[in-house]
Amino acid sequence: MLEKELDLDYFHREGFKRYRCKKCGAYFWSAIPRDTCTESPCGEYKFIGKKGYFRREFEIEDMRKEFIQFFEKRGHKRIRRYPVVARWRDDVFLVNASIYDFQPHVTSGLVPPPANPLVISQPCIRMVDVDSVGKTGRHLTGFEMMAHHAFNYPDKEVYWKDETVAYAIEFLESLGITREDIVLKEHPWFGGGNAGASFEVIVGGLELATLVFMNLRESENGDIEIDGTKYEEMPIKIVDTGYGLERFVWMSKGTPTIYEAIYPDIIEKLMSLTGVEKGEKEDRILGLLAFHSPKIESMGERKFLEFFVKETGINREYYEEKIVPIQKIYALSDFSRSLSFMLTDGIIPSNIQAGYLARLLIRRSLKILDDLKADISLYDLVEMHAKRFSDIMDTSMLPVVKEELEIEEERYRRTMKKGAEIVKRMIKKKREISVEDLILLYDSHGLLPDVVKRIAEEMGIKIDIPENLHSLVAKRHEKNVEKKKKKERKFPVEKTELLYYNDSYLKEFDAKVIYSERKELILDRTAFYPEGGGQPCDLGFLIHNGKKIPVVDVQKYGEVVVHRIDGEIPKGAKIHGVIDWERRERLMRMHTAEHVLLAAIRRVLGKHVWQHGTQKDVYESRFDIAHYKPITREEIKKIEREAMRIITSNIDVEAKFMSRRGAEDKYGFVLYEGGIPPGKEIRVVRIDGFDVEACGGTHVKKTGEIGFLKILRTERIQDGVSRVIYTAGLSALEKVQEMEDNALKATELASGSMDKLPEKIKSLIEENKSMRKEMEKMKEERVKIIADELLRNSKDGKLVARVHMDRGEMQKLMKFLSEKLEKVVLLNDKGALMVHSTDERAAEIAREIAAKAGGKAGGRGSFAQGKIERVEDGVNIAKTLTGYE
RNA sequence: GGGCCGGUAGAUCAGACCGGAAGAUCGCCACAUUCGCAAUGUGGAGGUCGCGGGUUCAAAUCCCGCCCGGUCCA
Repeated sequence: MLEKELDLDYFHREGFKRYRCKKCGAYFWSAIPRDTCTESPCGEYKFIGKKGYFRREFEIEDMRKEFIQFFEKRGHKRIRRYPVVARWRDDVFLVNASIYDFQPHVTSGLVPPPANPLVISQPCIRMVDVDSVGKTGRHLTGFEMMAHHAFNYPDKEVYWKDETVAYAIEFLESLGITREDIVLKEHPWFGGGNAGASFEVIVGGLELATLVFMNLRESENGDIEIDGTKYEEMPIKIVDTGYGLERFVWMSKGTPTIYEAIYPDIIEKLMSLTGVEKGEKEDRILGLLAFHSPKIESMGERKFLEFFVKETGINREYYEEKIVPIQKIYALSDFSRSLSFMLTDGIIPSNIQAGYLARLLIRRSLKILDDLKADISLYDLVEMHAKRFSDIMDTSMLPVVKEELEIEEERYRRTMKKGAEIVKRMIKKKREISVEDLILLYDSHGLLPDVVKRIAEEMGIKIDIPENLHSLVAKRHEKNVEKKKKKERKFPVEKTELLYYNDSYLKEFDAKVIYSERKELILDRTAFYPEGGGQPCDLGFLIHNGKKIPVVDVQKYGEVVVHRIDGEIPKGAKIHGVIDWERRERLMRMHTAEHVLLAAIRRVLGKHVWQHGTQKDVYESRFDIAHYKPITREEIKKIEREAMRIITSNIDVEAKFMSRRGAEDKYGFVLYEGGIPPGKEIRVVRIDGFDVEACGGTHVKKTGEIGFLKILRTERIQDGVSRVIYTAGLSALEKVQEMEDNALKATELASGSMDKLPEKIKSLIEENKSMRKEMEKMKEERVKIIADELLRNSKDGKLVARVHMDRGEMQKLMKFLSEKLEKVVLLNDKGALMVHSTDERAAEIAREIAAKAGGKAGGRGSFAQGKIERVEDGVNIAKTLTGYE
């Protein structure tokens, strides 16, 4: 497939020929004859220690500018970078590549791109490489993908393969790279439901860029098969390129690893703080490590290290002592940069979704800081990155980031401390730590195996950490991966005209029934709002032939609205619809109130707050937000005041349909706070100056109509997610009245005044407590008196007695008696049985009594209890058994 | 969204597997010792065993549901 696809006129014109790598077998194009594709491991990194490839050294900022300007000059429009958290997508958390910015709607053809062709430098986060960072010399969790994209439509072709390759070569040459050094390796590309042919652009052994020609999409009936999946051709052909910004910088400097090329300042700072030093010898080893590192994948880390030490003849201890700390510094400088992107883009560290990935990086970073004993906070590092890249990062977020990191560090310390105690207890108890224990400690308590090992060694216990521990952990998570799929239903009608969008105050309407089956009705037009966007559906009734038929549920499937009715109306009938206006009005106020609430919350808590989910209801609604700490009472009051300010300002609430492109360009991704609607056109609801959201709900015309907004309570539903329960309009008034009623009732009951109610209740509770204690004492007194009396009846240390008290008191009584007597049997009127016997045969005696008097009993040692049916018999049996009387 | 671990005195935890009278240590209070403090000794207070249901003669313990905290993974 590739041979035909990638045999370009450009190559023939420019003197490139196709060769096959004798090592890996891949086909590639080169201007000079070659045996191998040159890509590591088929070739080596020839640029390390050399600066000859580029005409000069580039810093990240220079390189980015160079790339963007190159393509701007060639007719590409420059696009601002997207956030690293993919707010516009619900299938992924983080942006992995520049093309993510345009999936799914631009790549599917639904929405036009922001420009065509375009150029961008998109920061990306790739967590898959997290374990390799620092060790291989070239892996990163955070990087910028410089890219130019062209979207070719059937009626409008921009450019395709020849031009893309020509641009690549021209750009490389503009940097001083000679044509003879460039290799274009053929490569089938697939991912994210798309596929196509691609070239990897290799210079000096390193892949600098990938040029993807995306023209296929996954399809069950597709006629092209790649790697077992069937694909079909798309109407759109997309040029998807990715130039690794950091790799270009690396090559321009020829440093042993990528890290010191891209953040020399941070690395220098960390080295001076920790006293870690690096000379020529270390540079040589790091270079060798980068060269051999592709083998890690096939060998596993432990084996690779053995191989590496043997191959290079270096001392293992020297490696641990000198090289490993350098690797840690590298990793830390990368993690902190990824964090600066993630946190300033508004990801809140938590245990869910993207927040968890941020926490993972934070914890790894903190651990390295501990290992290195570096006297610098993680925040300081993050701030250094953010300030250096202030042109593409939102430094106004830094105060929030600082607080988040402080909270996270505190949390990390707590986990470690608690974990250490668990490990110590475990060792004390079992004198060993098994592999299962290691998995448990990591999976349930967040303790990395080497942390456990360190603690255990301090206590003189040796532990073997199996290399496949991570896969064992993964195994525990394997089972039960079931995906819920939303039911899609199809109806034999096209669409329903949605009257509530034209006029959200429409209470009654006329319509025709165009579908009617099993109490499900579709009308040609409707004012009934179907359930959606966290807003419950409207209720009401349809009048047909003078009869009122209740509407009990309204759902939307695709473009049609289905009414479930309690009655029968035939297809073709003309009806008059009437909405339960009281309900709808409350819901409308509640919905607009929600937008006001979000605006107020963002003003009070900060712009990092992101909506996490909502559910409106008639009387009480809930609103979940991502926030890094619990909301305080003071903040609630502030939010309420702010919300009331927006309400009383009586601002227009505007709702209109816009093109997705236009709306995104104008308002940004805050639009998607409430979820990501499908389609080319989206409905934008705007409270001027306060809130803009893509929203399909019904809203009031002016904020003043909400009247009143009250937060009822807040909950922490998850780490990093708070739930605000609120109410609005008449429902709010009713709630407040209800609260007042309760307060009044309580005041009346406590017979005091309302403002002194808390004190009154406090004193009542204290009184109650002391009375309970008093009663306990009295009970004890009574038991003592009875005990004395009973003791007088005992014979030879034996006693059988029927008492009139409950189990609790009987136990107390028994406690007294058992100190003085050998054998005691107590029975109460309900048949509760208690036996004491100093010869440890209490259970036997109790069971025998129970067996003969109809009941069950048991116990251990000198005490047993049970229940019998015939109390009188029980007393007699006990007397015989114990020899009392 | 899912898996796992946990919730017992003010704090840290034992008891749970295997149901049978709610414990330890620290802290707190009082007294003794001391010029006073610290330290020590003696005594004491402090618990609806997260909540609700079930099984059982009997539940902190077993079962089910919920709430809260922690942690790992997508």
